[in-house]
Amino acid sequence: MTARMKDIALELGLSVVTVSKALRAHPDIGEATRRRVLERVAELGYQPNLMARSLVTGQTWTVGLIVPDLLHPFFAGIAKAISNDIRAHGYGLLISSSDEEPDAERQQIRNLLARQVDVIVLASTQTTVDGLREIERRGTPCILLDRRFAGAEAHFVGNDDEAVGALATAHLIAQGCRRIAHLRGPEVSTAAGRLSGYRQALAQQGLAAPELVMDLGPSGDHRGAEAGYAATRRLLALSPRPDGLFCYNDPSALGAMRAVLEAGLRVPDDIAIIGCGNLSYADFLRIPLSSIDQGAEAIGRRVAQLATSLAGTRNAAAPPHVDLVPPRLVARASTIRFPKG
Amino acid sequence: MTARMKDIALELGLSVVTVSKALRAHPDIGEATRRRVLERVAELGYQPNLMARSLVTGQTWTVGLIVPDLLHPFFAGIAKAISNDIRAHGYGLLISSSDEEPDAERQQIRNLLARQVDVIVLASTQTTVDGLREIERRGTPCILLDRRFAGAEAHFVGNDDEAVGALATAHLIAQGCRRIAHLRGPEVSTAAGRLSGYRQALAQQGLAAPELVMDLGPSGDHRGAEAGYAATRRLLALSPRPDGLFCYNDPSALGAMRAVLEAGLRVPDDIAIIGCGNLSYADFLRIPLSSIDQGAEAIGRRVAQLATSLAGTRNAAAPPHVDLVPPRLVARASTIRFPKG
DNA sequence: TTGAAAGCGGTACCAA
DNA sequence: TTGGTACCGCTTTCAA
Repeated sequence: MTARMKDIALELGLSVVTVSKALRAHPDIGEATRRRVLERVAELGYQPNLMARSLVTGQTWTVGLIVPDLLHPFFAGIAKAISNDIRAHGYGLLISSSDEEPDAERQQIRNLLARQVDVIVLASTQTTVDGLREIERRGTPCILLDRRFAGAEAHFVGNDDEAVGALATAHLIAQGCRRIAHLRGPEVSTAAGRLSGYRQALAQQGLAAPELVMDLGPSGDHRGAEAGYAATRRLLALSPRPDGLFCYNDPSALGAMRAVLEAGLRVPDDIAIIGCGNLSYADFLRIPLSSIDQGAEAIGRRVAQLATSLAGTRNAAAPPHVDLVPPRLVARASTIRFPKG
Repeated sequence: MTARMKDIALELGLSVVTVSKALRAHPDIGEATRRRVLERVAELGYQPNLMARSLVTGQTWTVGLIVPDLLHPFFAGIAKAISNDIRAHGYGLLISSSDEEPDAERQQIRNLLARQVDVIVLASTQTTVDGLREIERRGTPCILLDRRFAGAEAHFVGNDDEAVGALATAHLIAQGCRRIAHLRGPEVSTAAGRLSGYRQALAQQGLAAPELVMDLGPSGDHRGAEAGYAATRRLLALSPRPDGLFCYNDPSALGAMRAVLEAGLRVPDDIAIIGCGNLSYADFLRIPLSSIDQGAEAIGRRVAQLATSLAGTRNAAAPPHVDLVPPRLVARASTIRFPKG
């Protein structure tokens, strides 16, 4: 059926070993022999069976990636960047979407391990670090992505979420907001970090107002807009009402904006709104949405770099590499109260 | 290091073969023996090395997917659906993004073949069918996704693009448009199909106007908004100007909308605009954008089903399975000229 | 019902 | 520089 090394070796009157070495540019093969081999290989379009190679070398040249939602632009962007960058080093990417379900995630981890991936990159939906036991026991290097675990000594690449919260909040303060509310996200490290950054920025200016933190509930990004809408209606019922709003993510910010406009208030004059994620079409919205760009591509690139450097390693107790990609403010009409000029 | 079958067999005083059979619920293993094996396996958290298994069985339980852009919501949605559905059958998904570059795509095809994937799912960027030769020669089943090749006898899952074009155009006609323009996409089958559907719908009503077809250029989705903006400015210079506009995709429709509004015209009253793709936040735009929903999830599910059914097959000359997912009109403010009631 | 032997398609080691 | 042999971890075949 498909040609194997044995066939090529037979044709050329060589041994399998020689062909194998020639293919991998092994130094101790004669120039003439190598030429002959390479030529025949090219003619046949022969490619070595990577499964067989992996079985003996123990390396599969495959990175496993698990994200909560592949359709989410943040994770899709990361996946794309990882895929592109690791391919240049010969690695492939095995992807799965956990749908925010811890059990599904654990099962997928097991599957990736059974497939002998060289590294696992995980944006975890778990609440505890237990799900990582299996990976650790196996000695497979693991990179935590976007979401961290308190006290877990693992490699991490993601945003500095405190910086995200502080950046957004400081921007609102600079725009003259004094009662700044926050729609906080679900129980993952990103939400906690952003909340903490928000609090710090407020505290620094003596503007803290604990009653202005509203919980979006467990909806995450799925029904983010609805959750943002509902939470914002609750906020608008307060008196005095907030004049600035930092939302956990962009979908919730869109919901918030709808609630504010429906209430007959103006954005940003009455309430300035900023989200997080910098969704692609933010410029084309009714009111262009200010947002914090998380730098998905940069995160992906750094994951790729770390992954390829870790790939050979096994159980090597390298000190955890923590890579915090700085967030970037993208100010648009939804927060700009004092147009320049 | 990691436990192997041999270790378990030794511990239990059995042979490797017995353990292997017990694990796969082979009928000729005694109940007691199977219990013992399964118990020990559970204790150890043992998982068979899938590489080794694949090497002998010839099946890798892996589907390879190549898309032009993983960040594009259409492809991300498809990838997510495929991943979820095939996982239920024990398959994994190896993904790569070709970045619309035919050479990169060909290289990725070779890589997937070297990795012995059971099926290849390909949204091709190639203009000719030559790039598929390699796959065919190998006997690996291949499913074309979204983009077809004229005269290629391959499995295909995607939209009925003529229906897409006809649906959008008929909608504009129903809204009272009489001079309907089209921003046509790059040289792939989807653009050709949509153009053809557009023409048919117009011809049926005697509304054909060849001068109203503008080319977006090779930009595809990347710089779609800019291309849509530029093409629409050219359209607006015509006289009489168009009163309806069907755009190849949503980004170009957003660019078009900007151009129309900047020219001081109203949407939809002066010009109704419809796109294709039904991007997530279409409801939150300045003017909510009408669009054709392509049913990415449905496409993904059907690909998954076909892929798993094809996975065992090799070179089986099954008649090509062509699965056209019907598009769905999502009418919003950008085209609705006669509000009901 | 169980297991010894052979082999999947390669690579590593060492002798020729 | 070349190649024989063993082996990676598992499944298949067939005899016990």
